[in-house]
Amino acid sequence: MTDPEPTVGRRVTIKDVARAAGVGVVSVSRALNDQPGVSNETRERIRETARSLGYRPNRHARFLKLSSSRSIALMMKGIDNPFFQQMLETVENAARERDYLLSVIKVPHYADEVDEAIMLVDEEAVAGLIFLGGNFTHQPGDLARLQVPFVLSTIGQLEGIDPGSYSSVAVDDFAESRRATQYLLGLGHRRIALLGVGLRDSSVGMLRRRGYQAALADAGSPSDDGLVRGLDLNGRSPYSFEYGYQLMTRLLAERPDVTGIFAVADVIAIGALKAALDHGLRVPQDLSIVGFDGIQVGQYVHPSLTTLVQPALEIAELTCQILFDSISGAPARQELLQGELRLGGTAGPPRRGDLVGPR
Amino acid sequence: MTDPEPTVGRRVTIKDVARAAGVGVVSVSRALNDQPGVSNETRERIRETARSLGYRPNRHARFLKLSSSRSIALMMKGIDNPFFQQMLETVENAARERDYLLSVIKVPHYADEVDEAIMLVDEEAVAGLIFLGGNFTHQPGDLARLQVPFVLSTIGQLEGIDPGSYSSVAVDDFAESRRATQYLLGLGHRRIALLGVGLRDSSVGMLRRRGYQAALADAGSPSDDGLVRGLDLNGRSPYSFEYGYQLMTRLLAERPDVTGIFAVADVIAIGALKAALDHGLRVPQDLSIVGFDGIQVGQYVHPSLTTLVQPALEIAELTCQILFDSISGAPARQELLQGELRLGGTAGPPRRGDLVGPR
DNA sequence: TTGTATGCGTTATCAT
DNA sequence: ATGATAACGCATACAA
Repeated sequence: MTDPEPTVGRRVTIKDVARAAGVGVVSVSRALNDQPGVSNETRERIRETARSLGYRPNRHARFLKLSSSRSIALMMKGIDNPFFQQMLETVENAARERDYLLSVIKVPHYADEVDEAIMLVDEEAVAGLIFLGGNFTHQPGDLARLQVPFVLSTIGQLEGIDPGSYSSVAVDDFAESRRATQYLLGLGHRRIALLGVGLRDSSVGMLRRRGYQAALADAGSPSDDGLVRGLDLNGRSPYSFEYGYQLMTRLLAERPDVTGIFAVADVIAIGALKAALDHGLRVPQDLSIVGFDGIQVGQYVHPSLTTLVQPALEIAELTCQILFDSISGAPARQELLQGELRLGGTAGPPRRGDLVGPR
Repeated sequence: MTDPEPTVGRRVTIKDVARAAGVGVVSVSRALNDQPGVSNETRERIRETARSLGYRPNRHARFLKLSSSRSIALMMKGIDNPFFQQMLETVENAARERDYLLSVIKVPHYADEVDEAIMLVDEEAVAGLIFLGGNFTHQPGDLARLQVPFVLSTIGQLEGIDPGSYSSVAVDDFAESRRATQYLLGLGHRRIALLGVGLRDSSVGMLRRRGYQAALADAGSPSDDGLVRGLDLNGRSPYSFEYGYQLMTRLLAERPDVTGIFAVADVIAIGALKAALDHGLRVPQDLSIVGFDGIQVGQYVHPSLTTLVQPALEIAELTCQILFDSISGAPARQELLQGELRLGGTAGPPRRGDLVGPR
């Protein structure tokens, strides 16, 4: 039982372990990576030696050697959105469990995630890719350039693209948005604004807008373009408290008749809630707000945020599952998961006057 | 003007560039890394070739080669605390600007950051280390094992340790906590609780507790151990909304006479605010709350959080500056920065009855 | 079962 | 100014 050597000048490498254990480096590699080809006895001895020497394999050497075969990358768009941060950990664990190396790439909200992915693939080989967040408006040709299996996470169906050519895991953005909007309609609201999506948005934003519009149409309520609010973000992140605050402030100035808000992200909803309260409105008596995502802080504002919760961890786990299946040769698949409406305190019936009053 | 080659099977390496430009690999390396030893003419030609080939240096190969000389590591404790997340980006940029590689290590709140750092140093050589967040209760011997320059960030003076042996950047936790508490005292509060620190905490927590106690002593107000609330976190993160909520809930049950709260972190303050509001209290009329940190979401709860803002970006930048200076051989130094009390809406005078009423 | 030799892509040393 | 070559630390085809 020798003590672990205190860190002296040089770091202990696989060669040192091999020398100390009286074996070749390859046996050490095998013993430590659970590969066959080493007797149990030597395996144990090598492990003991490695432990006592305080050996830790060099991450970058492994990466360099293994990148193309045992590493994946996570393209993360919207790092500032707490909703995605909780998913990161799940992906990290999934990769670790399977002994894959993970590269996390933060994609700025103004950048093109596929371009970034292509750059990454040029830079280091990866066995697979995850696109987390962002809008996705790409042509089949772009995607084909990736050359490796990939999964879109929290991004659902791509219109007009061969379903055999991509995998995805998401909630049904159309259906869930319709549900959120229907909830407000059911409470009696008629003048419901959509916050965080413009009239010309595509991809996820478009799906949520359509869900919102479909709910209004179902209820025989006229679609009112003045209540659809998004874009004109000058370099700002589309998912931030500040953005929600500003959208709401402007909306209240221009359309004080609004009684219900459906925000396409909780951060936007929370910013909007603050703006409404600052404006002197009572929530939910004067104004109802429903969010989308289900981030933790939504339960710590007051009133608690009513929101459509996405099963973030489930999405992240299924994403990884599908990616690793794809790497093993499984065909592409698209999965839609169920969201869940979490009742908080930000939504209630509109004031009586609003129910019957004139436009 | 040839188009960039579409990503075909193999990735383009430095050798490909060298071959295409008709030079040796070393010239390519020099040209692309702004190293001397290449004529301007060939440098430009190489760059053009690299661009047209879509060459991107392999990160892991660079890491493997450069780690000991041009890479640093960030030991991040409390990844879930938004306060630290904003600082991460600053460190990333600082490293990139100086062309250093950065390894980010997430240290679980229950783990020992120095142990983790030693493991890291065993695993890959680094030229320097940053410890961000966490409490720091280590013996000189532990620190000496690191063998590389390091800077404690948001961790101030270490008691009983030679100031020549470590660098640090932080606010004066003692003084700023006293200031925050004094603010509550100045409003007329006398029964002020400290949330998030126990009586036996050390390091940063201890400094903040002492600042709180000093303010009370200055005001001739008796220190009341029943109002100092921390610890007993069963595996939970010490910096979370939930923790603040639970601390506050229990406090209200046991000490309903409290009128002021000083929480040692904004996340705790926000959890406490929610608990108070859920409990039916009005803030600030029935209860005043002051936080510490200055995270963004504090401005989006209602009322806005009154808090002692730490200059996070400044701390992060100075931390990097000192680290790189240390790597270049500069001596250790400790820096204390000024905090700033941001007035929100969560703190006001106590109810009149509380001012004069019996204990 | 075990070891030798080679390559991953880069930068640094030492020649020329 | 330029290039051949040797590391960096690991994993693996191939040989024994």
